[in-house]
Formats: sequence, structure tokens, C-alpha cells
Amino acid sequence: MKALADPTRRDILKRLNAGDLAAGEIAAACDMTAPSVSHHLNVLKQAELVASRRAGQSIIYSLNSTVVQEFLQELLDFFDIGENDDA
Amino acid sequence: MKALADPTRRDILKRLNAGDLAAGEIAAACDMTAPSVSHHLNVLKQAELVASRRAGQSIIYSLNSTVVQEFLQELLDFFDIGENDDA
DNA sequence: TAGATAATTAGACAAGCATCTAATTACGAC
DNA sequence: GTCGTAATTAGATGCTTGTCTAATTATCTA
Repeated sequence: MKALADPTRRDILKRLNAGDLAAGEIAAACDMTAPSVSHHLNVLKQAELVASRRAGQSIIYSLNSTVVQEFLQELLDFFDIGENDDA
Repeated sequence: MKALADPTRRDILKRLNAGDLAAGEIAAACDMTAPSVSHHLNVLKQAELVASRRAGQSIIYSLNSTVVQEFLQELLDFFDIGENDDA
């Protein structure tokens, strides 16, 4: 949950939602230094929202759609959406 | 979004989801000083996730279900849930 | 009005966090 | 093996934020 608190990380997730990206590409897109992005990617990774795989020198990051959807489902359950609210 | 980052605030929302509560009741339930809870309630209020009304000496807080649902819908749209993921 | 209770505001302080530069590791090309 | 590129790790710094105590505001009751 805290992983989604930062705007940069949400931006990263949004980009990854459109397609896999290398760490360097993300850094360029976010207009941020590589270490900073690396930090955010690590946070997202620990939250299991993204996965990484090496491809030569690059490391490709991809969105973990399953976990994202599970998280959203939890959130929906949390607020009991679809409940009777007969005022 | 950042309003949901703090565990205490999520706890407050959960309690309010079960029913309206006075500020003091929330403070007691969260085992926290009144000013701290007041701070969190203010954050939630600015995010329009909760609403408040005065009832005598107490101030009653209630969950703003509409905004909560709108927020969840935004989140669902954000990740394009239900999209085609033909790998 | 005076006193008591409920809540907020003001101010301070410590912990957490996002960001940067510098250094290190990993891989590929020569 | 050496050089260059991609990325991470290490370490430092400044800002944000959650928490507290003390003081203030608002309401009710006698």
C-alpha cells in the first residue's frame, strides 16, 4: 500500500502497464537518476507489484498483473463495495 | 492516495465503514491521543474520504462512500482491469 | 457566569523517505 | 584481460510526516 503512495512509483506502474521496460528506459522517462529509479523499483519489487529479468546488460521490469488485481480485490473487499446503502 | 498510505488512517476508515463515530471514540479505539487522531481525520477530510458533523460537544465522523467508490473506480481504470492479456 | 468535557490548533521532535553523487558489480565487445 | 555500458549498492542530505504535550476554542450544564 505504501508502495503506491509515491507519485513516481505510480508513474512507473502506469508505464509498465503499457509494456515492459528496461531500468534505464524508466529512468529516462521519469527524468530521474538511475539510482533513484532503482530505489523505487526495489520498493515495487518487494511489494511484488513488479518483476524483473535480466536481458544482456539491461534488466527488464514488468508489471505483476496478478498481484495488482489481487490488491485491488482486497481493497474492494475492504470497503464492502456493492453493499446495501439504503438511506 | 497518500491519505491511504498510513495504517492508522486505514484503520479509521475501516471503523467508519462499520458506522459513524465521534472523534473521541476513534481516539480510544485507535489507542492514540486526541490530537494525533484529529490530525489523521483532517487528512482524511481534505481527501474528502470522510465528512464531519457536530453533535453537541462531540463531532461525528462518517465515511464518504461516494468518494471512496469513485477513487476505487479510478484505480481500476488506472490499471485497465479486465483488459485482454493474450500472452 | 463558572466549570467540565470534547475537539482542534500550535509547536516541537524523531523517524521515515525520496533524492542525489560516488563507488561497486555485472555483462558484453574488443 | 581491458574497456565501456547498464544497473545496483553505499552513504549523505533535506524534506515530509506521524506523534506527542500544551494551549485554545466550542459546547453543555448547573
